Amino acid sequence: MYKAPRGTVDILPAEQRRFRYVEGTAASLCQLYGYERIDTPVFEDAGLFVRTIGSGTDIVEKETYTFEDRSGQAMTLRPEGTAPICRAYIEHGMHNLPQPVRLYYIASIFRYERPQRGRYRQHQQFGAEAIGDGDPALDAEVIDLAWRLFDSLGMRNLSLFLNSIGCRACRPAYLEELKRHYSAYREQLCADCRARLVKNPLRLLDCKKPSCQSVAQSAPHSTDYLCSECAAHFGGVTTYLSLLGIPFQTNHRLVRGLDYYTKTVFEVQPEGEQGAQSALGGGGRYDGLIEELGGRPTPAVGFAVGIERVVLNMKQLGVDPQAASGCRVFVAYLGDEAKAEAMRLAAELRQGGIAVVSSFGDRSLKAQLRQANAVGAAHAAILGEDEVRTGIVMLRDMAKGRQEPVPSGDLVRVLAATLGGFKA
RNA sequence: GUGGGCGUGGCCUAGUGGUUAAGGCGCCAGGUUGUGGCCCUGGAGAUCGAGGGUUCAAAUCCCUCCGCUCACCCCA
Repeated sequence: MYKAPRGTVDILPAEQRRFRYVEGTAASLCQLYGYERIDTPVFEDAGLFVRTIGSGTDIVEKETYTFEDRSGQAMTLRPEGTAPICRAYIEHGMHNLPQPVRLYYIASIFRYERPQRGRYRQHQQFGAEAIGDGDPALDAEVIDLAWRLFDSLGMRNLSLFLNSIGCRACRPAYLEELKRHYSAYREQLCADCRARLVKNPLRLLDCKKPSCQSVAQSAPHSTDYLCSECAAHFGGVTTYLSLLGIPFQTNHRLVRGLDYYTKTVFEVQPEGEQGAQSALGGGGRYDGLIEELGGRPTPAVGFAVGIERVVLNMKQLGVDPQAASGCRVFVAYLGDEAKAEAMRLAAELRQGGIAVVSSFGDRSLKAQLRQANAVGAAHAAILGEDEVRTGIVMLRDMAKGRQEPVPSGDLVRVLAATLGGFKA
């Protein structure tokens, strides 16, 4: 038997409600903030991600789905959403649009990882990007948008962590300082961290091994090494966030797994959750990315949230979107003649904008009504030989358990009145 | 990639060496000749994850593989 590939899931109808709710909330919030939707291809030239995410990162090193297409081109299923959008920004000359360009996406993301709770090989991300302005107020706007999303979804158990990791100008000096600090404790570092010491020093900070933790405790803070521009920027971000009433905590150990981040980085986590796949969303500024891809120097900032993780968290909190009300009409019939009329009637009702589930086969009326009940139909329209002959329909109110004859020509009007807002 | 836990009808679970693998939910049907939800009755549905081994006898013990899951790593 075939099964969904490892690390992937089918999102069944019963679960769709939650996903639609999250996505719908995100979309309407974006509308409120002036962000417009963009969709990019599921796969891109493999080089795009190596170039932007960084060749030394885990994502690129061992987590991409890369394949050769029939012409021998190396393609990669997108492992994140930002680089493709930057590619599109450049490709379509979006620097000619009013800046900053505000975009959002809801897309499948692919990473070849060992699956576990809240971590999949294919997952859905919602993300927003504001490209073309370096003002710290824009960082605050983006963070505000992310925070408001969680708030709108009823998630009140979250913490927002903030840090600045500097820019091209000031980060090298900080990295040197960091290396110097860690080198002194080389003996007690784990094997991974010894490798990071040369390959990716910034990541030393978020190692969770106890022996490395103690070194990290006393490690220098990136915010103490910011150049004047970065320091002013970070100050601006914190000021504006406070202004917006967003409760953030500065976390000097917060770094991110993608190389393109500069200055601001942030992450949203449920309170109390430590380690694990706790991050519900995160992002930051990436002022060098567009230029790296061949565009003109363009500052930008954005974030992404994992929809599965949000859904998981909502379930844990007992936050449940309103179930869709039973709004359908179930059309039942008895006999072949009535069946033909039932099909005609169902089509007519749908054309009138009324959702219909129709019976099939030659089941007893009892079985048909049982099904009407099971599908949550508000009404059952019953057609027998008598009804067909006299041109009426027995309209049964399933909740009240009462029914009355209605001329079949009036059915759409009667139902539309009864169902009110449920017209499609 | 590393380590732990677990694989019994669609779902949940009982059964830990011995006759036709048990129950609940769900599904289907019957209990009125044209009427649902509750109740009663019946039915369908399982090569007990796969392969191999031990044994007179394996869902049950052993090995291998596969899958799921949790944690590490990393990230959303």
